[in-house]
Amino acid sequence: MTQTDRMTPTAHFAEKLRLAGLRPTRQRVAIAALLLDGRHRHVTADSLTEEITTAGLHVSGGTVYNTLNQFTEAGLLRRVMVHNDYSLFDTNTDHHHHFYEAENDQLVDIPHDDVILAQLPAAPDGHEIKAVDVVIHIQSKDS
Amino acid sequence: MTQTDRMTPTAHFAEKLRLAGLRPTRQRVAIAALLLDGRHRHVTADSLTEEITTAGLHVSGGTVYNTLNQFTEAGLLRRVMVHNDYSLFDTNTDHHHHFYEAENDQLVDIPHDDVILAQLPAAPDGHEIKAVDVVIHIQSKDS
DNA sequence: TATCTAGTTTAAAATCATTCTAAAGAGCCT
DNA sequence: AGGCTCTTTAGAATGATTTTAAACTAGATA
Repeated sequence: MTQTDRMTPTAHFAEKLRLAGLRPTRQRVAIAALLLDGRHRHVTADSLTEEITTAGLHVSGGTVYNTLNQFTEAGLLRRVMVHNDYSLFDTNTDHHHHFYEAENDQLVDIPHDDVILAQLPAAPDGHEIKAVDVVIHIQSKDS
Repeated sequence: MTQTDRMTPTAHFAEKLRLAGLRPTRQRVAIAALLLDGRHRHVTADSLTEEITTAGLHVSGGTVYNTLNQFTEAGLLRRVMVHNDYSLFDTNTDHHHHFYEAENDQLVDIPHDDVILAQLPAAPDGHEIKAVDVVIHIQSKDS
């Protein structure tokens, strides 16, 4: 029964962080304001740092990485695994899948219902399924 | 209509490499003999280097990486994307999916028919689907 | 409000997988 | 064998990410 609706933007994100078990520091609130506003997009440590700079702020490199990891751990972001050149984070934590075009390192969301998994295997003994990631690799037709 | 069956092991793998468009050098043949013998498993640059050493051979680090990339490019191996700490290669290039347990960085094959994708989205305009990767993240029940 | 403490941030150094480099070596065609 | 191109090599370089140790701050307490 929280009502972050009537709060100032800062208080709103601070509350969101508290609920996630993260102390709302200046840096984390700033990053939350950029990433957790409901828009769905994909960021990297690098692109996020750029955004922060553009916003006239400064957060050290280490903290950008720490924060992305903490947000992911807390379920506020989702790490997307498509290559291993650098980490990609998705601000959409709902269950959904991705198109990935290696040629341009382009990641595109697939609408929720467009993938239907009719049958899944049972998890190995003593284990349970935590998440199912589907990545559809695509390429331009002419290449 | 090649018959690599009646050849010496070395000639067999050399031929396999030639067919893949790769000059069969000593190093590539050695690695092919280790990885392309039909057994299904997952290797890293590191684990492969260990195997090579255990076999009493030596291949430089750069060449191990180059060879893994070339084999992958040639379709002799498959790169599996489950985390971005280091690259994993699958000696099974047939279409199949994986369980991944982050806790122990453990990757397990899922039998071919245990995943059924009932519906896939159309690829974006001008693109075609190259591959579909399903990774099911699992964790031990007690954690 | 002053104080305390654990948790955080910082810049810089360290790490580590992977790629690059330039020189030496090896397939393979003639 | 000669030669041309592709490969391999050891070592340096790269680049994302993590670690470090010291300075700082959120939040609780007095």
